Formats: sequence, structure tokens, C-alpha cells
Amino acid sequence: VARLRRGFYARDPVDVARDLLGKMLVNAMDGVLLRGRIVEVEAYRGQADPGSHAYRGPSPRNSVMFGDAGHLYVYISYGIHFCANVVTDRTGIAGAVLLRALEPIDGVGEMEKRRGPRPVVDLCNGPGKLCQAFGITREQNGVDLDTGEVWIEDDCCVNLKIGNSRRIGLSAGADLPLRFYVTDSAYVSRARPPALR
DNA sequence: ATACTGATGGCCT
DNA sequence: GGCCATCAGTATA
Repeated sequence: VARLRRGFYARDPVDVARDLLGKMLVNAMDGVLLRGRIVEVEAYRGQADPGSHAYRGPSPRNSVMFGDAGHLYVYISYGIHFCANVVTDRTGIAGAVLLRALEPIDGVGEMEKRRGPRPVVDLCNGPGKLCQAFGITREQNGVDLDTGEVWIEDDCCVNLKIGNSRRIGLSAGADLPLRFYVTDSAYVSRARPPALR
């Protein structure tokens, strides 16, 4: 049970994405310890990835994607929800991994309080849902996972069967197979992933 | 089971 | 003005 360090994140986003499956997202911001196992992610590149926020170069919104690896990139989705990414790759090279679904482990009561009463399986099975359950907002944009009150730790979870599909909800870059998920998990955002084409 | 829709902020051309 | 890396609700089968 050790916090992942910056070196883990400072690699190609596809490698980081695959290696994040099975790890624990931890939030100690509010005095309650929230913990969830990462079961679904998507990799985003910068230039060369038309589905990425960084495709057209740096901007005020995407600037943390171009910064040091191991920081959170949080943005507002559809004006209502938040989505949380982990910044990857070398400084100056944009790359990120979107956290799409978690299996709730610790602090389930607190998550239910924030999400409203519903089945545990529906607490964190989507990028906006897990941000709501964990209390992640625009305020956490740029938080350092290496030193901050939010981090990811290794849970020694080996033997995972990893599935691969197109990314969800995109038009540009929709054909790239950059979504990864734990095949047997009931906590992913969709039972049937979009076909690879 | 799939299909649509409204909510709603901010970034983009 | 148009377009989203979404979600919960409603409708139709």
C-alpha cells in the first residue's frame, strides 16, 4: 500500500492508463478517507489525438495537461459535471488519463451522502459520478498526486483481465482504441462497450 | 432492452 | 452560435 510517485505518471499515457487499472484512488481532503479501485480509464494524447483537449495546443483550460506529470486535470463537462484526469508524460508534452469508473471500497456512506441513495454499483460508474462521489471539483484542478491530499496507491492487485475499446462520448478521434477497463468488473460505466470497428 | 431529451458552463470558430 | 471526454429521467418495445 504505497502512494504512486511522479515517476509512475511520467510515461506514455497508454502505459499509465493500463497500469492504473486495479490501483486505488484515495481522497483525504475532508477528514473522511474515501477509497475506490480504478476499473475503467481512457488515454488522451496531445498533438496527434483529435479527441484530446490538448489537440489544438495549450490554452487556459488545458494548461495543466502540458505541465508536470502526476497532477490532476479537472474540467467541467456539459456545464454540469466534472471529469478528473491524471496528467502523464514529460513536462511540455500533453497527455492525460481520464478516470472513468471506480469500485467503491472505503467511505461508501460518505459517497452515498454526496450522490444520493442508490446502489453501490451506481456510485462511481462514470467520470462525472466519481467526481461527485469524491467531491472533486474545479478547485482540485492542478492538485499534485505526489504530495497532495488526493493520491493513487498500489494495492498489489495483479491478475487483472484488461479489456480495450474505443473511447466513450467522442466524435473526433472516436476510432482510436484508447479505453481500458477491468473485464470482469461490475463497476464499469457500461456493460457493453462501444465496438472497436 | 435502446432512444431520446433537458440541464447548463465554458470553450471554440 | 455551436459543440461538447455527462447524467438522470422518460418514453417506446
